Amino acid sequence: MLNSASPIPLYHQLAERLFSEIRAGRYPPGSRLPSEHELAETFGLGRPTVRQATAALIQRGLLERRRGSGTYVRSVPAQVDLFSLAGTLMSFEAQGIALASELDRPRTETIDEAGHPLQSREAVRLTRLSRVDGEAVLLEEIDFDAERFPGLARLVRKDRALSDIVEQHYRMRPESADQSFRVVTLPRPLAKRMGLAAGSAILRVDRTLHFALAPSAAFARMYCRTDRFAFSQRIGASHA
Amino acid sequence: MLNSASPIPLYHQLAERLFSEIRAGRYPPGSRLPSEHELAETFGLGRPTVRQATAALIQRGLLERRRGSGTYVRSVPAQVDLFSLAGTLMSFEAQGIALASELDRPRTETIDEAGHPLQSREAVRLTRLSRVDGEAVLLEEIDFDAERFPGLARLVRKDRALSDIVEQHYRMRPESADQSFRVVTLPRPLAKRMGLAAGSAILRVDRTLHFALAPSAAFARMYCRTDRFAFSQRIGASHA
DNA sequence: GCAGTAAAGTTGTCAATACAACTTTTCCAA
DNA sequence: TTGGAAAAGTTGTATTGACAACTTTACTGC
Repeated sequence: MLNSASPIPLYHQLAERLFSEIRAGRYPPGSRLPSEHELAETFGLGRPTVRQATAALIQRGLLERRRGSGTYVRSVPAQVDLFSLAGTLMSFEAQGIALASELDRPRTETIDEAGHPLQSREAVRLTRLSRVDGEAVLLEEIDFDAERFPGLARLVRKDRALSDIVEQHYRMRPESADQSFRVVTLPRPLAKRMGLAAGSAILRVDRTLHFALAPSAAFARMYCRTDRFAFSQRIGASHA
Repeated sequence: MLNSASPIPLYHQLAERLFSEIRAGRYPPGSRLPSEHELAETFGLGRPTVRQATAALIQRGLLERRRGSGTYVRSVPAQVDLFSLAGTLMSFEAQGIALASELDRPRTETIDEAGHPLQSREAVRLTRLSRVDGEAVLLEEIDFDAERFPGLARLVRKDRALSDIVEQHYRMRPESADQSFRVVTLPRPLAKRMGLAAGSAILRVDRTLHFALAPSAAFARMYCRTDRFAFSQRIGASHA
């Protein structure tokens, strides 16, 4: 069940296993996990290793420890950490939510929009609509500086994280981002696309991404339905 | 130097000590800390305890570990005030414009709200309404665990930052927070208070504050008008 | 039946140790 | 002088053991 010869640490293997068991409903929300001692016994591990595993899931907001009582599956609805620069697919994956995305064919065009960081530059525009259980929850329009990301249009795949492509193909990682939050009424064509009534209020997040040698090289506009999921963010006391 | 008889855990004492030494400049940004073995020796602790201490500071973004090399001080970013939305989100238009705030008299009550981290506990509730140019743009309800912050109700002043009170009187600092964003229709009494039509769509940010030895000890619910002021923030890449 | 107490169970903290994996330094040989 | 290998140093992972602090359960005496 756990492979101690694997290069993947045991605590990580255990965390993944517990995660999938929680997702599978073996430990429903609010229920208590087996005690640390018991888990250690079951998997042939030491208690510190078990604690390291559960600590990772606590960090992800899935578990909660109560001293003297036990370790419990949190019953609060999933918080998708969408606003922390971790990547859209990743943040849903971390909560065990199956995301079905459709990606429009990338278009290359010259940006002509006031306030856009790529104003009057060539950009590759990706539009991605993501659904959970068939219901549209997120529409993203992402513009990449065409000069900084040559050939991007041919690289994108429906189920490949954009952050992966940027990381592996261009060797670039966003270092920071500016983002702003606004409640807007959804433009008619987008409302139709998302299957919402025209004029629905929705959360729009505009994010400008900064890379090491290329500040403001990408811009993302995200329309988020917040009635279905709580989109969240983890912030530290000290921040960039 | 470290007191093992104290109810405060040794790892926390060490973390605080390292934190103040870093802040005092003993370990400047980019410099290497003494090795874990060395720290353990110096303070008469085991290495796991030392690691627990540095782990807390890594969590806070102050340190960084490099395998095989050492533990290093990160160039420390600016501190943000997690107690107010203005401390973490800044308005483009309102930058440089004074926010006029009015603070209600604190009330102590038992929380009975699903999903609230202080559920069924006693809490001190502060309500703060902020205006720009006489127009209400932000309504904040901040709940503190009454047990963790005894006497808080008598300490709050309009012109004194909550972070100062908590820091100086309770010796606590929020280490991190997570917050979720939702578009909601404003409850009638609050709509009236903010001078908006009942049923207006507004951005609601729910933030849970985490302290070193008291996770989720405070909760803030913030209602933001984003029609006239776009709330924006700068975020850094996560240092996981 | 009930309250109070004891016992058992569970997480929190900490020590000491060991080996693995990686980085940096040192040193030797070409 | 330089390249490469060895050695030393450092963090990563993991075990075992122990006690403290807290919660829940069980039991006992009334």
